[in-house]
Amino acid sequence: MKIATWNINGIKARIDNVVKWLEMAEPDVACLQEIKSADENFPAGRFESLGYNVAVHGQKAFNGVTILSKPPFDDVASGLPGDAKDDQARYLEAVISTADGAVRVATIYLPNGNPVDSDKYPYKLAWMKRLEDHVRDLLEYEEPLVLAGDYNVIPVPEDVHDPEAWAGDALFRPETQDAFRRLVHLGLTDALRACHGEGHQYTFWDYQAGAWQKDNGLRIDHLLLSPQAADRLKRCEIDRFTRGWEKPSDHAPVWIELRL
DNA sequence: ATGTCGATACTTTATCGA
Repeated sequence: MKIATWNINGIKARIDNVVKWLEMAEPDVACLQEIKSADENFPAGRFESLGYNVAVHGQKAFNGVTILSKPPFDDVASGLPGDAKDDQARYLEAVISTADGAVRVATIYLPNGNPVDSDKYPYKLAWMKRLEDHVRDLLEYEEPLVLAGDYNVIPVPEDVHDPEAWAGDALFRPETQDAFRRLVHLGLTDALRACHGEGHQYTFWDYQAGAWQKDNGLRIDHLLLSPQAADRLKRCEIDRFTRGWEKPSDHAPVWIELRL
């Protein structure tokens, strides 16, 4: 089973690129972030005609996540528990059945958190704590679990082209990295790190300053796996080529193959 | 040092978020 994550930076602007990539890459499950669309305006029909079931948790203009799945959904839950007042659409989770068992998949658009002296940074850290608490609960099921998304976290200096330039940024602050480590240390496996130890494997290149042409990237899109999913991990890759397309997202898809 | 893009609205240009 092939499971992918991609921050598409707006479904309206990216629909043709997303369809083209789905036809090429043929993931069984695709977790998309930053759809920037209300549920009722999301072009679910385009994906249904490609054979996908569609679960969407959107809002007008900003944020928004979706899961596209060829196998049917058993169960879908919108929103990250832990703060009833949080109305930002950043988390969606589904159980997906296959002939060889079920996998629980979450699509995550973790808050960016910049600027760090605004209320956005404490919101990011609080959101990460809520994610940690929720994942601790999910791990008790002892089932294959894939947490896929744009974490807006650069885990280590080897995940950024110029660590000094990013010092102090909300994606790279020690508090951010500590919160990410606490999540991983619940017992998760960082799939790309497990398959590619060499570092400098980027998933995002800013639109500005020729970042793509210079390979000035960041690794901020991650697939974190429960032990039962990690045991089935065959492969993890980044589809960098989409970043070179016309009208690209600033993020590239990342995908895993599981024996499932 | 600067450089971009997408969505929105009392819309065609400014503002916000990233």
